[in-house]
Amino acid sequence: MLDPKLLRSDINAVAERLLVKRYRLDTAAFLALEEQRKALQLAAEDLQQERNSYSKSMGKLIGEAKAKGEDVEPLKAKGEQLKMASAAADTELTEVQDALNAMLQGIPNIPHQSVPAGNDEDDNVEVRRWGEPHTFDFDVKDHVDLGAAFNGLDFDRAAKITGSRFSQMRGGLASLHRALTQFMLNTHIQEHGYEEVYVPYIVNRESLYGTGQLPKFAEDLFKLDDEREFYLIPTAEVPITNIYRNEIVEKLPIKLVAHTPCFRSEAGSYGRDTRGMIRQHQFEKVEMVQFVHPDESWDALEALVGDAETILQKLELPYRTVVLCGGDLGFSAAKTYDIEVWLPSEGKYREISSCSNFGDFQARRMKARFRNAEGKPELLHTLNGSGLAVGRTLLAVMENYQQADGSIAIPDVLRPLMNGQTHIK
RNA sequence: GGUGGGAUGGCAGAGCGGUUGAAUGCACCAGUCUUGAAAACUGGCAUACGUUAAUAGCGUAUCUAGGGUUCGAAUCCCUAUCCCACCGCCA
Repeated sequence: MLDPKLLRSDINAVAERLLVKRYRLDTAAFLALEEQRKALQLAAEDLQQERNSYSKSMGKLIGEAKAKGEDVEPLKAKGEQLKMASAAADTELTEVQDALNAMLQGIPNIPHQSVPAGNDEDDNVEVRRWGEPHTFDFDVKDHVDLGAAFNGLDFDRAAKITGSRFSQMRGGLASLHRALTQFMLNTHIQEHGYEEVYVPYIVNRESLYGTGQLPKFAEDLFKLDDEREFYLIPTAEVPITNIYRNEIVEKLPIKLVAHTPCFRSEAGSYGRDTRGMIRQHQFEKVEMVQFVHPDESWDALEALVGDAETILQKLELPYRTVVLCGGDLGFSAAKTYDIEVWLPSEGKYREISSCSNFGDFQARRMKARFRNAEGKPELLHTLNGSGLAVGRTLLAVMENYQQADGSIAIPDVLRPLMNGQTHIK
């Protein structure tokens, strides 16, 4: 959520910057509501004050009246009247405030000045490239064919067990998948200073609201059939970031990492990436989340992207890093870098990590704060990034490490986690 | 699944219908004393929102959350959530 004060004081500047995100802010509607809110709030608070002070004096008045043997009912009747007037004003005020809140909650975060203009992913700007795409002296296969060849990857059986967009792995490939997870976690914990957390995979709606998935993006979520309004997590960002919802933390920065499954219903993307493991209803991800001082978040974002890139470098997978243009930027993010890994079968780079700075946007929704130098609570900044999406990393390893005989070489850094094994076949 | 008990400021803990935004203690901050520190003493010490040039005043809200009773609720009633204890059941 944006700072309502900012909207009140400088709405035109906000509207202009939101255009970068291709969001048209209805400034007239906001200002009209805001004007109503102000008038109603002043009136409601005045009435409330009157009611409070009258009630406060009642103890004494009733005592006096009773001492004189007078009727107490007229005194009560006036109180009743004040109550009715105040309640009516409150109802009006609440209506306007609800409308204002609904509008406020639907406004996306303001993009950072450095975010390039653009409409969609084609306008994202490459900031660096690492590694050379490998050239093969045989016809490259994609991960689906590679996996099928040694019965390691089975989409048909997964479809039988559940449905489309699920996968089943077995043997060396399943182990490699697990080894990748372990490798990523170890690297972030031992080399990048993250603390590992284990979190629930089912969350309530307050948590989804805190990170911004709700109320706008409910169709991407799997909701449980339970009166408690529980959802499967679409990313570990939700449970990890919400660790500090409604809290004032003592010390910043806090850097956490977790490995979790992620569940996405992907309602809006039928027909896209239907083949293979690129887009699944269930996948594994290692997620990094940082809680930082507002002055530090832009440096932290650069470091976070570096932490994610390190994984690809150690795996010797060629990649490029792009900064998302305004039109491709997510609802809650102020700036996002995507890391894209080279996929030989497609001859192009595909997203494998997304690292974002949310500024105080999520923190305001979550009321996550820290004590500043004056000892006053202040909203902190949140960031997160995949480090990395495990399924897509596995796919990238398979395709980039494929051999002429259809086997897959295991990257050096993973061999200790695979009992020294060098190939999967 | 059953039966009880509980949730109050950073923490501990009073209050159980009317100057209670909330006693008291601890912690914290400032000062006095001291060569310095400790101790002792004095004072201060919640958050959000609104109004405002203001982190000054003033107002409103907040004693887990949401409803209700009442002129008036931390205090009474209902519901939800969480915690604790005991019993049962199951990994």
